Amino acid sequence: MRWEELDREPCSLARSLSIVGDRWTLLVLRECFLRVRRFEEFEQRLGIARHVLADRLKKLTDAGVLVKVPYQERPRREEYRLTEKGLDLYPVMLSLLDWGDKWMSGEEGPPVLRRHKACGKIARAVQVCSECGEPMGARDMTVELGPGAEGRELPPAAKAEGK
Amino acid sequence: MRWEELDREPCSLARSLSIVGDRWTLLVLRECFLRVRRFEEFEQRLGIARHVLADRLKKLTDAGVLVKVPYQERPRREEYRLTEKGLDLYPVMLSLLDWGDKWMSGEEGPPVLRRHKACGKIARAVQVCSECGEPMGARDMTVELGPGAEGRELPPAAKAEGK
DNA sequence: GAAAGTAAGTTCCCTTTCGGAACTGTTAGG
DNA sequence: CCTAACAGTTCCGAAAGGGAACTTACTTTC
Repeated sequence: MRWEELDREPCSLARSLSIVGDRWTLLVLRECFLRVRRFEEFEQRLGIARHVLADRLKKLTDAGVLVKVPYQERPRREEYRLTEKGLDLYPVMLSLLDWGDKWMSGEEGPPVLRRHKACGKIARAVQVCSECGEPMGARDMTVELGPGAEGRELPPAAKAEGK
Repeated sequence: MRWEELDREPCSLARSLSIVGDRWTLLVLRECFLRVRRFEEFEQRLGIARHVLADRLKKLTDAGVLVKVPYQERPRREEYRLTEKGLDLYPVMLSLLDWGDKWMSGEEGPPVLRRHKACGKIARAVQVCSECGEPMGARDMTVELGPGAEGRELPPAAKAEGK
């Protein structure tokens, strides 16, 4: 399978990955969430090759995750900001951050802490059900085909569990 | 920056991405969560080049995300299973799935639905604070350097907000 | 007993992508 | 006029990926 076909797969994970599933995109977005907005600042903070950065910013803009906003004329200069679609990726960032904190930090502990404004405490994210509020773990769920399934097949073991 | 240096960056996102941040790894893990376990079944369901699949399975096994478990002797055959560390990636899968369902499904709706065993309903995940149980959105949080920060710098705009 | 099948890789070749550095275009300031 | 700032673009050699054939170690079928 080639990469350009990924956004047409009948799978929301594949479609999400067609946008954020490469080596650099989520690191660019990390900087966006930290309020970095300009080309040079992305480049300096990330150490990314400039043409790769230009390509990623263009793809994210085309996908509606970022918008280019002019911040001066003559010479015209534009900065990149998260759209609502981009801000909606925060749960993805947060779950990757929490996993990294738990499994990839050494003795020293996590490099960056996140404080919840509402309660003032350093916090992790817990995923709960949108319907009942109870926790949602890997084995608390079953899967079934939805309306947009068109040709998608679940493997036998996953189907058996849905019964 | 080269890819092999990513796991030593003082950033939990970068460290997580050093394991799951490439084009194929999360799709392999999707199949794992659907209880696919054998080389040939991964290959057939994903349409991935065999040597790329072999490489990803090895890296995931080396990282402790999957384990190889023998399921027959003569000839010895092994299958791949999620470890606790691997199962802990479920929030990452779920947040990407929910984002794809919301932003990348067409008219038809999402291709696959997830049903919460506890309440029996089709459900999304909501991220709430581990400390107070209130929702955690992108702008509900501030960041600060943690014990493992060693040289990590936050951008001026993010620091200003922490004050 | 030879031929074919099965599962899990490995090897090869060719194309695409990436890292790193240099170059371009536009405008401001000295 | 010369230099600097910012946002790219171009070029080259190296690395990674797609696709198909080959390998190994057995079992099953003819």
